Amino acid sequence: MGTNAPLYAQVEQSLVARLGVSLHPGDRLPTEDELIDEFGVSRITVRRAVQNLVARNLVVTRRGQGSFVAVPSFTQSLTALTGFVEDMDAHGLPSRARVLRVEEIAAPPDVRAALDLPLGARVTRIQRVRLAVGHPVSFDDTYLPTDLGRLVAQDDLENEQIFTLLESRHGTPLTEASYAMRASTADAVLADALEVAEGSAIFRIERTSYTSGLRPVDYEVLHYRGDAITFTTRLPRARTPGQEQ
Amino acid sequence: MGTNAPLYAQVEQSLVARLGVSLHPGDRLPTEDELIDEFGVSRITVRRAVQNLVARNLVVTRRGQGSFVAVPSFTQSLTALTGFVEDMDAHGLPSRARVLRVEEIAAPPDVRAALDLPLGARVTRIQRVRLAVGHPVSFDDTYLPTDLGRLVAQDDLENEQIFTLLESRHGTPLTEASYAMRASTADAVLADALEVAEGSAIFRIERTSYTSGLRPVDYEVLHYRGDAITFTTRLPRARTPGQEQ
DNA sequence: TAGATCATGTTGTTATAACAACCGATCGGC
DNA sequence: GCCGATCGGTTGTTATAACAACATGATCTA
Repeated sequence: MGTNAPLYAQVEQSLVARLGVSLHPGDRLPTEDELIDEFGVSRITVRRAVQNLVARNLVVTRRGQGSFVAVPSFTQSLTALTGFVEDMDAHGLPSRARVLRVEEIAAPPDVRAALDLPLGARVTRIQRVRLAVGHPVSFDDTYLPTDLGRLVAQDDLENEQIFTLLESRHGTPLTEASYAMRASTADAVLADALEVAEGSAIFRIERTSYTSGLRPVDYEVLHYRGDAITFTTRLPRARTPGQEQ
Repeated sequence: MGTNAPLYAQVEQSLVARLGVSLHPGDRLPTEDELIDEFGVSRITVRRAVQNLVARNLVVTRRGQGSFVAVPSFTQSLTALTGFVEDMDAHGLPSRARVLRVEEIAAPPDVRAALDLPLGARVTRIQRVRLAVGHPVSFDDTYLPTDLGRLVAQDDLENEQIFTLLESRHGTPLTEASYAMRASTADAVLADALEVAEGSAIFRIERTSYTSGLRPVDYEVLHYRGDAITFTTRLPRARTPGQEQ
């Protein structure tokens, strides 16, 4: 990422590298003037770097006081969630996977963003079709940093869950995950893999799983047959307007 | 918001006001130089305004070409029960409703199940198209028990929110809701209402809202344009040893 | 002593300026 | 006619500069 990246990106990355090392949640960052001196750039540049960190929820700024490392307590979502494939497993449906491909590639932008990897980083991609009672229900792309990916790649991906492998065998406890869900339709590849007609409904889920320290370790794009999955949840009514936080 | 708000916020708001009116998805925005002339501000100010629109997914910029209106798309966090207008307000976007139909019908089985009604019960059905920044985003069926439905039917459904009507005017505080979300595709009716091609992706949500005592009072079937909405959530790792994924 | 005021340090807003990177079309040479 | 170079238009990056708004603690005043 060295010298040809924008200065603000270099400053930004340099600050990120300190998080959890010399900078901890609640700590105050160096002031803008200090960063100007330290990096030898202009104020507009350090401000852009800090603003990007704010946008990434890593830093909060308080006018008149300074900028502070955010507390990563951002895990609200008091919602208990049921459903999903747990349902399938709970129904006792045997779930197997057909591994289509395991390879090492340069991380695409969305993968880099999810796993917080620098430009040019490589990842292991695992492409599988998941089956329930013998019929395909989802087409999954799993992306792992290569250090983990090389380990997992040697395991029995047809019969073991990646989550289980990570947790039990590779010392990577998973603490939480973020989900992004969309409705989509099947292109030719998906249709073929899932044995549905092209244009059929697809429930698309991007899931990023985190290990301790909120470090992302597993990014998956799951394409479920639209008729094979329902996502259910229960949410409380937003509290009285007039105060939030 | 008048004169004491930052200039970039005023420019930003002024641009948002044009979305769906004189600016439609795919259109090119005025260039930065044109905006400078038009608003009489500096480049740093118009750039900040445009960047904020980019951050809100309302605009995309292409270096060397210009800035363009994005097709409306929203990321909705699944943290609390909120109505469409509340969601759009949270994004700072103008929203409207087009009421297609208000009628009393015999409750179909799924409605009876959701609202806990006996066989033969009647309900009020309200059919609406929801628009954000001037473009259809969702096609909604709302089912209310007739006692509530008759009250709500006399209100101004184009401009008032059903949740607000229920809570403020008709003494029915909402406490929580259950969601069931699926991927589907657009039939002819949906395609026409949402101005998409038949077969396009649809994010379908069944939502049952409850009032005190967990009494169901409002059952909705929401059909979002699949390309217009992404739902996100964040979940702690389920601690169920033995099965996951 | 309690309260108001001020000084200082901090982030927030805005202007001016210049150059870089990129896109698309036009123009030129072969 | 085809292909490369050039040029005008656009967004991206960065520097310098000044003032505003806010927080905090010190100082001044009643």
